[in-house]
Amino acid sequence: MASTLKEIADHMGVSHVTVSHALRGTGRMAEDTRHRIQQTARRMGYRPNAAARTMASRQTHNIGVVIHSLGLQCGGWHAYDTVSGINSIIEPAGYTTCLVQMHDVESGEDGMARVFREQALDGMIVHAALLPRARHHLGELSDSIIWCDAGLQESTNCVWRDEVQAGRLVANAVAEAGYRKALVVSGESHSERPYRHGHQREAGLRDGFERAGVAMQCVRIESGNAAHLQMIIDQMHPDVAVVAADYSHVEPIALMFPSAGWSPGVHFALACCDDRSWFAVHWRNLSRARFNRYKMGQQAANMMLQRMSSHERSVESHIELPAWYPGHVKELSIPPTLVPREKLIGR
Amino acid sequence: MASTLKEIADHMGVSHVTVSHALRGTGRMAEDTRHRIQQTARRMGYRPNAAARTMASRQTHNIGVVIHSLGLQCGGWHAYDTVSGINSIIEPAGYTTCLVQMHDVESGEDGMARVFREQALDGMIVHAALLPRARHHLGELSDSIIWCDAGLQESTNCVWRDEVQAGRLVANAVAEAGYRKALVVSGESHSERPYRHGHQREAGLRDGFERAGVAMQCVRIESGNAAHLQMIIDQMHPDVAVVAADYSHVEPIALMFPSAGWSPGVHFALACCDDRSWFAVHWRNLSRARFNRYKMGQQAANMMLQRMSSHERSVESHIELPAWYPGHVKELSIPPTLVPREKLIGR
DNA sequence: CTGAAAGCGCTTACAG
DNA sequence: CTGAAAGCGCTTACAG
Repeated sequence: MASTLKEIADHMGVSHVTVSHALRGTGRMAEDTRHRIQQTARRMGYRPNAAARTMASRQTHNIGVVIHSLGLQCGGWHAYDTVSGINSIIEPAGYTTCLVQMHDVESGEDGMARVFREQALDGMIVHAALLPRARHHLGELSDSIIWCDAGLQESTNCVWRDEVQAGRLVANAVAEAGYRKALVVSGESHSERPYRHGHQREAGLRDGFERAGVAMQCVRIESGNAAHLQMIIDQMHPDVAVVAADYSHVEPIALMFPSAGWSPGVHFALACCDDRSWFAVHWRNLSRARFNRYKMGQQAANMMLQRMSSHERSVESHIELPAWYPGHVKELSIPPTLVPREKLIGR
Repeated sequence: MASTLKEIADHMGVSHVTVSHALRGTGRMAEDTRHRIQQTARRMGYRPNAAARTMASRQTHNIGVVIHSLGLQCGGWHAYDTVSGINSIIEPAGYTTCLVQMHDVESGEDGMARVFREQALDGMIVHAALLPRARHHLGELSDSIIWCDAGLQESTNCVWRDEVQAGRLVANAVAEAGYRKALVVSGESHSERPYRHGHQREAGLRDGFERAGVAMQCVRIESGNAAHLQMIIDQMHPDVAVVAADYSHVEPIALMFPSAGWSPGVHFALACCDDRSWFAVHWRNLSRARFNRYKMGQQAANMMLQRMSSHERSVESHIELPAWYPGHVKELSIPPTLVPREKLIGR
C-alpha cells in the first residue's frame, strides 16, 4: 500500500513530479511512460492526499451547503430534496457536499462551524432564508455564493421559483372547479424573516382569485393546534375550497381532518401551492402547483460549477416556473383532492 | 486581512510557531504574550487554513456520512432526521459533515466519490443498508466506521433499534384495543438487501399477536398502487386493525384511504411500527411505536467522537429501545388512529 | 519558558 | 520531452 507519489516515483526510478503529471494527465511525456506509471500507482494502491492537493493547488474541492436549523429537532425536512439535487451534480464533478446547519443567532465568529472559520470551502450554496446580518456575514467568508431558494432575488447568483405564479395557478384551478370562496391556510408570519414564500404565494392567489371573482380568506394556523383546525372546520361549506400555502400545512389537514370526519376530495376540496418530491410517490392525487426542488438543487449546483470553472464573479440567475397538476391519476380509483364542486359529497 | 501565521508573527516580532501555540492554547508562554497575540490575530482577521492544518496534524476533521441514493429522486428522506442528529453533535466538536450518497453499483474505484478516493475523511458514519460487497469496500477505505441503522448488528461500532420490540409493542396495543385480527401492511421484500427492518418488525408482531391470540395477515403493497390499496379495503372489518410496518406505508394509507371513505381512527383502526420526527409536529395522533432517529444520529456521532478521541479501535454498540405511544393528545379533539374497538364507527 | 528546524504530500512554474 | 526547485501554511518534536 504505497501512500505517496514519492514512493511510486522511487519504485519506478522517476521523480515524483513526473508521477504527479502522469496520474493527472498533465505535462508531456511518452504515452507509454504515463501508462506504466498509472498501472504501477493502481497496483500499489495509491490514493492521493486531499489536503496536500488543496494546499498546492489552492482549491479545496469542498462546497458548503448551508441549511437552516430550525430548532434542530423539527423542521427543515424540505431541504433534503434540494440537498440531494445539489449533491447529485457536485459529487460526480469531484466536489464534496459539506453540510452546514446555521442558526441566525451565531453571527459571532466563535459560534460558526469550523468549516467557515478555516477557509475550507471553494464556495457555498445557501439554502436558508437568513437574516440580512447573517447573509452579510456569509458574504464576507466567501466570494462564491449561490443563493438557492434563499429569499434573495437578484439578477445574478440566485435560483428561485416563481411563487406568485404558483398562487395564480392554484387560484385558477379552484375557480375552474366551481368554488366561490377559498380558505387560504398558512402559518404564522415570522415578520423578522427577510422573505417568506407565503407572501408571494398569497399575492398570486389574491391576484388569481380576484380575476376569477372568487372570494379569498386567510387563516393562520399552527400545525397540530386543535383550536386552529377547528376554526377551519367551522368554515366548511360546499362552496368553499381549502388552499394550503405550503406543504407543511397541507399534510396536517389531510392527516387530521379525516379523523374528524372530513376527507379531502370527498367532503371538501383541497389544493396546495407547494410541492415535495415524495408527493409523487406517496400522495399522487394531491392537487397542487407542481415544482421540483431536487431539480432546483441541481440547477444551483450547475451554476456553482460554471462559476468556478469560468472564474467569473457571477452567473445569471434562474427562475423556476411551477405547473399546475390536477392530481388525476389514471390507475388510481381515488379522486384528486381538488374534486369538481358538483362531485363533492355534502355532509 | 492577514491570512497566515507568518504575517501575524512578523507583525509582532515573534516566530510563527509561537503564534500557532498562542492561538491554539498549546505550548508555554506568558499569559500576557498569548493574549496579545490572540488580540492581534483577531484584529488582523486571521483565519486558519484547514488544508495546512490537516497536512501537519494528519487529521482532516471531516466525517463522511454515507447515505443511500435510492434512485436519487425518490426515497431516502428518512435519512434526514439521522443526518441532522449527527451534524448537531459533530459540528460543535469541530468536525464537518461530508454527505456522500452511495450506490451499491459503484463498488469500482472509479465510481467512488472523490472524498473516498482521496483520504479526505477521519472516519465515516454509514447510514445505508449496503450489500456486503459495498460494505467490505468501505471497510478498506477507513478503519473508523460507525454503522448507524445500517443493517449491521455486531457488538461494537453499531447503532440500531430493537425492531422486534417495536413489533411486540404494537401487537400488544392492538390486542388491548380489542381487535381480533391484524392486517400488516409492508412493502415488497427486496431480497438482495442484507437486512430489512420489516423482517424484524414482523417477527415481533408475530410473536406479540400469537401471545395475545390475535390473527395476523401480511399484505405487501407498492405505495400508490390502487389495486393494492383496494386489496386492503376489501378486507376491512370492525374486528380488523391495520398495522403499517414502516412510515412509508402509513402515510399513503392515511392520505389515500380517506378519499375512498375510510378515515383512520374513525372507520378503521391504524397503528404503525415506525416513527419519524415530523410525526411529532404534523401527525401527533398517530398511534405508533415511538422512536427518535435524530437521537440515534446523535448517538452514532458521539460514538464516533469517542472513538477518535480515545484512539480505540472500537466502541460498544448501542441498541435503541422503542416505546409505545398511543397518540392520545390532550389538546387535540381528534382521536388516536388506533381507537378502541368499541368506539369505531362502522361503515 | 521560547523558537529554529523539519516535514506533512502535493502542484506549479520554470530551467534544462 | 523531462525533472529539480520552490512553495502552499501549518504542527510537532526537539534543542536551547
